[in-house]
Amino acid sequence: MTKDKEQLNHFLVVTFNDILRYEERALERLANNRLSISEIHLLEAVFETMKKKENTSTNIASALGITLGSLTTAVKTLERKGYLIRERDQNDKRVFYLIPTPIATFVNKKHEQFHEEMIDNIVANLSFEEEKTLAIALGKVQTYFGEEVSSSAQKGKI
Amino acid sequence: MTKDKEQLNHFLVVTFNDILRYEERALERLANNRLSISEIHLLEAVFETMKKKENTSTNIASALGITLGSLTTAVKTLERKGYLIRERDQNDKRVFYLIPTPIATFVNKKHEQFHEEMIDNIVANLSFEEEKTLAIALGKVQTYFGEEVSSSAQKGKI
DNA sequence: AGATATTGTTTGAAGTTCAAACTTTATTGG
DNA sequence: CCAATAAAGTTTGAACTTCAAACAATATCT
Repeated sequence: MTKDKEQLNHFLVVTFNDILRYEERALERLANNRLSISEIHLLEAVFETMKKKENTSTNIASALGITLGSLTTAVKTLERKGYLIRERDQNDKRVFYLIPTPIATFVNKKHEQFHEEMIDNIVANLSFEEEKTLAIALGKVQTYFGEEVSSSAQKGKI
Repeated sequence: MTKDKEQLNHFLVVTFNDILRYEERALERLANNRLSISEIHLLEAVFETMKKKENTSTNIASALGITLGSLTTAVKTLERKGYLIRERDQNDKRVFYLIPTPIATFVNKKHEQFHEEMIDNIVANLSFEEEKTLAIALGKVQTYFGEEVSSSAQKGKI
């Protein structure tokens, strides 16, 4: 492997985990709540899917890439902890919408802030050119892993 | 957040998990062994630390960012499955070296190949400039998360 | 030699995830 | 219309990962 490929590989193998751990520690310091990363990400997905009123169990499980069964388990504890409520669809009674409570909204905002600060810190170390190219390159990586990318970002119209 | 910051954020939040899942599925197809990602990464760390004869439990646990207790548990099952043996240091009898067996070497090679192919595929979608900048930018991200980076890569001498 | 530090193990608990069996509700083909 | 099938979600039992805390053995330092 060339040096830059090694760099990329190292990032995927090592830095990945560092980032997760970093986030975990940051979350622990975010007093007043004892949510794990998975739980935070579940809430994140709820807010994300809510924008299009697609915050049903099935949609959220698929957004998270976990099975419905796993989601049910996670939702149960978040419901018990007071971060979510479930609401039956009146048209299709098989369907449940997951609704975040005010405290979930608060925690989600904190989490968003944390992410923004992290990104800002990272970007602060990059030149403008590097920042732009990084975004484009990551968009392509993302495409490689089968995700949709907003076409403007993909073409570099940032 | 600007578009490119959003791109970076999305990568950290979503693409991360996609990559892990992708790898997991690839490992499952790698017949003849039923090792989890964690186990593969443990083996990887054993090989990595072995280069400098630092393949002791404590070193490997710290390389993986897990506690010694967690490592002990993992090692026990890898020992039972025949991927590792433990060897006492003759000078310091508290210390154990973890030694991979031939089958572990085989699996690790396969895993390395998989990573190389993945990286090649990603890089194939990038222009030379993008590839170079990506490596530099990731090096800086890595630095931000408190890792050492080879100085040549850091300065862009790639 | 006694106190302290280091290396590693054990134990008990919590969290995450899955597959498979199951329930309830919706849709569809005859 | 109704029987069969599909879809949405839940439950259960199991595996895996991880941790903190208590513990044991060995090494080092004063």
